[in-house]
Amino acid sequence: MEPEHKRKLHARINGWFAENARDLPWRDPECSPWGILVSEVMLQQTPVVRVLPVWHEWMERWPEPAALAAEPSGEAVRAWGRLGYPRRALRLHAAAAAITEVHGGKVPDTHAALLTLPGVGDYTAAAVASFAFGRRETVVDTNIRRVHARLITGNALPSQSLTAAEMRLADSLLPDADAEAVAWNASVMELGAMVCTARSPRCEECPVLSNCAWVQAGRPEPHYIPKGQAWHGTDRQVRGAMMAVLRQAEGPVLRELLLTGPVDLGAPAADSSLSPLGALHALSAPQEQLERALAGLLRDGLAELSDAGVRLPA
DNA sequence: CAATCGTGGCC
DNA sequence: TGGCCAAGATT
Repeated sequence: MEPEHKRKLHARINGWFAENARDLPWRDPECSPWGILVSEVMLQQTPVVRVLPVWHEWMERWPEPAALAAEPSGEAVRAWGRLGYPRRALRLHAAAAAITEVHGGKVPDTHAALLTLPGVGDYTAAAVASFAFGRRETVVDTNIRRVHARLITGNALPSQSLTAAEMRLADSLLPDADAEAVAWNASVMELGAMVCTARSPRCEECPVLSNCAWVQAGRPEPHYIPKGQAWHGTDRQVRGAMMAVLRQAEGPVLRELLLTGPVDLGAPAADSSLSPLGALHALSAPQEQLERALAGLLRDGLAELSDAGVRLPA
């Protein structure tokens, strides 16, 4: 791409960001690298509005990695609440331990070192290196991929999996200077999240509408049909319901209580479908599926067996 | 590369 | 109402 065109895109998108960016706490210049790392992990597949309250709780309770590492991993899982994908909490706890033991309590400041932390992949390593340490990193998330697909490539959606071509494109668009690159990363991501959205993009608000290859091509349909994520009747649904029971429980939960279908235990109130246990039983999952779900939780370290039953890791 | 892994709001 | 989707990582 011509340097002049590239420069124009930078100016327009960064200018839009300066006027329209959300005021998110992890964008505060005072936010610590730890706060930024926690936000990035929480934001993996979870919307900002749901992350906000939990992130504040975590920062107050565990202002630095060592504080989290000093507690059982089950506390991280419980404090994760309903953000989803609870093994992220487990990995964040493990990352805090590694930071404490291997990195002197400080979040590492290079992409390579960050990549060695549990739960930190290429995106998160680049995002933390860029946003927390001001490095020039090629940050590529689902928002940025979608903006590039439309603005440059002219497709409605990015390819189904991250390709080498996409990385090269992102590399070629990244400004040369560190600070410019950091601003560009944040700006394109925000544009994708707020304007160039997956469904019904708000093109009338787009600062680069006149440059958009997808719009100029007449907004062609996607080249493929995204496959939905099955939920009802799946192991994931059962795991989720089971985790809700364990999070809410004070201590161990009787194994039979988790694995048994609806049954009159003489305490009908406790089995209300409004309680986590009631919700689990209301699924009426086959015995085999319940056992498979529990085995999965134990294998993943999200739960453990004690004399008294099943509980979060202590 | 494709499957797996939560949760809830929105259209 | 129900499918779609969200700042991915791991196997």
